[in-house]
Amino acid sequence: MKNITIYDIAKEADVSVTTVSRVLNGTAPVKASTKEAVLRVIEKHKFQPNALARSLIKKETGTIAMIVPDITNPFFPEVFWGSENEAREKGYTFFLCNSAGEYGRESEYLSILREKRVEGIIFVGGRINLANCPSALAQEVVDTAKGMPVVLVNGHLAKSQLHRVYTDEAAGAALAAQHVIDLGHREIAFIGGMEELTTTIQKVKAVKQKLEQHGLSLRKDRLLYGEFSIAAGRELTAKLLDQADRPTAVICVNDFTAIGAIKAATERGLRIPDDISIVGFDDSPLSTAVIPELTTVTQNTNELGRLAVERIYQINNGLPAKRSTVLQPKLIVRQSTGPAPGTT
Amino acid sequence: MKNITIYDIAKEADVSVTTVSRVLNGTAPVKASTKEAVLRVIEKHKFQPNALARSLIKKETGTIAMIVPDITNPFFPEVFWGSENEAREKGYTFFLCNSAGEYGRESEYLSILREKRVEGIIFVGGRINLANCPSALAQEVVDTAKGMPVVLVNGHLAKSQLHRVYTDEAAGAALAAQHVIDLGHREIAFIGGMEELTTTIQKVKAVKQKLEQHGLSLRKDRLLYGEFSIAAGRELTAKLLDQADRPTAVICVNDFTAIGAIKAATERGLRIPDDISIVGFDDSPLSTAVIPELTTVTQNTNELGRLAVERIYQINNGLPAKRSTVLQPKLIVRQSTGPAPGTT
DNA sequence: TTGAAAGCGCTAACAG
DNA sequence: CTGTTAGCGCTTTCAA
Repeated sequence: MKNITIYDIAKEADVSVTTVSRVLNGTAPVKASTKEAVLRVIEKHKFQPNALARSLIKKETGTIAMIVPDITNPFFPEVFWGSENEAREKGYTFFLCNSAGEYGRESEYLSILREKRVEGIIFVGGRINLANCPSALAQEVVDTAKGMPVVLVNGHLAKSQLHRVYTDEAAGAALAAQHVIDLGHREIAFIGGMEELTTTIQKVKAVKQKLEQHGLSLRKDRLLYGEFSIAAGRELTAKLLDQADRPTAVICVNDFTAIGAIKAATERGLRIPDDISIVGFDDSPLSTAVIPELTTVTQNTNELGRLAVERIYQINNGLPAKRSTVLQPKLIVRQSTGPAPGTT
Repeated sequence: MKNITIYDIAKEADVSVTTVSRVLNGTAPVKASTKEAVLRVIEKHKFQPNALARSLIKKETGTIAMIVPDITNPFFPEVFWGSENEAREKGYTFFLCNSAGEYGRESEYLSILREKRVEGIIFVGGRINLANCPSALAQEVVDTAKGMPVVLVNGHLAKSQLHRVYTDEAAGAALAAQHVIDLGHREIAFIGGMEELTTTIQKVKAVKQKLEQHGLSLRKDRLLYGEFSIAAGRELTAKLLDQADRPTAVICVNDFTAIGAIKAATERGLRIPDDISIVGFDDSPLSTAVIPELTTVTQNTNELGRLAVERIYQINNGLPAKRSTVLQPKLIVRQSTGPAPGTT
């Protein structure tokens, strides 16, 4: 069955295509009776104009997209949510692309989105978290940004001047460290994350610094890298607890890892927070799902997404747009942290 | 800066646009030297063909989309994951649309996707879970399905003959009920979900039936509806525990609710599973994150997504395609269920 | 208010 | 192997 077009409508309503186009878009006045007739035919056939043809000539698709590494990790849906709402408000259609953590897929999507002429790309996670992003990968993003607004969320690309929206993760980690120090802890560990990722690097650095400010230090055997998963948190914590003098507080790279830590500690019969304190990062929905509820750092994830879309909108409409925006995280104290053992 | 087109490339490479098109698509043989020359120019300008123009003439966009109600609920990313992988394999680009649970947004996306000429839509959650979907809403989906393949995941629309892929949720609930009965429980409750949703209805019905098979019954005050959230699970369970004779086993509509149930029980000092058993549904990543780990029903969520894409592919390629496929769920016994108290 | 006609960027006959 | 030409379905001058 042949696709019905604006011509078919025009013929049946006995007007020109121009007129049909006009009633469709309200681009110019149309006599009420004509308009009605056209509308009737449109309704009758449930005609829907072809967005491809329209975009082709108007050179705008009204579409923006987000590339994420893993939609299964609750942090990303949270960002997506913020973006999607803002996009709707601004009249954009919003699409999500999942790279599954593979840089190759990121490249693929970058290319497809360019070909599909989206009007902006929000890039979160993946290569932009690499401390040393291979220049070929970085260049792709930079090249893409020449043709349309690209904004990086919680990441960056060395010397690239791309638009950014991010959380001050170092500040967040410092908050976490300060918190356990205030509670009297002196034996503090940091677990999770990967050494080559800026997220991890920044947090570790901030924790170290904060400890040193208080005359403490982060021992080598108490800085354990791994992944961002529950399993990793569990394993790393188990390792920590195997040590002769185990730490009394563990700062985790994210909530997943922290939940793993809780599991490991509980399995050994330790009470939280009496025997050991645990701090997460992200304030994901999970943080109140576990027992005890997680003390964590919240980073206003929705706002991150919202700002990214707003930025794209500004750029596309010639509005003034800042190059980068930092969001300050907050500490949320729940049940998984308490005074250091023996502190009374 | 004017967008560079196939014409610009043609001129600069001193060939016709046809030739450029040919090297771009490999549609016809091109002399090696010519090809090389063209490629050089393309590379030089980093030219990317306009997918809109191409799709317009070829009448295919290579794109399929999924509409979900809430990407924040871990069930959906899981389905998405399965779909996205299969889509890639089949050469489709895959986009995700989040309706935020609003039927209005679903309609909007349905319309936009039609206009954008996607080659298939996977619909999951939302209106297709309504026991009595308003006919206007249902009609929209049916109409959409006239123009392209639409497959419903874990839902349906009365007398519509749409393609479906779904889990036998009743069988899953029966599995859960049988499990606790086998453990000697006689005082059994069901919590969570909404009375007007088929997911809930089917499960409740199956549980009732299974209990009756064993000479038991599901008491009115032990069938508590609410939402699908952790908070709901917690509240409903609290209500249950306030009763003079509280149940010894609680079957929950999903994992979120079950986690809430665990929280409520733990807060009252009950031991799980010694004092009370709890069963979830979905086997989401959360189910192993909590303590104790959740006994739950798994529904092969990835496969659900994969099958939906496969179905679309089959339809679009004139391959034989079944109208509906049922997946059998499995019970996964973990730590949250045990013998009924006093059963020795 | 309305219509004729040009053209967005690309592909696909149809001829060479 | 390569080029000419006619559209895909829509919007937009320009005239009427």
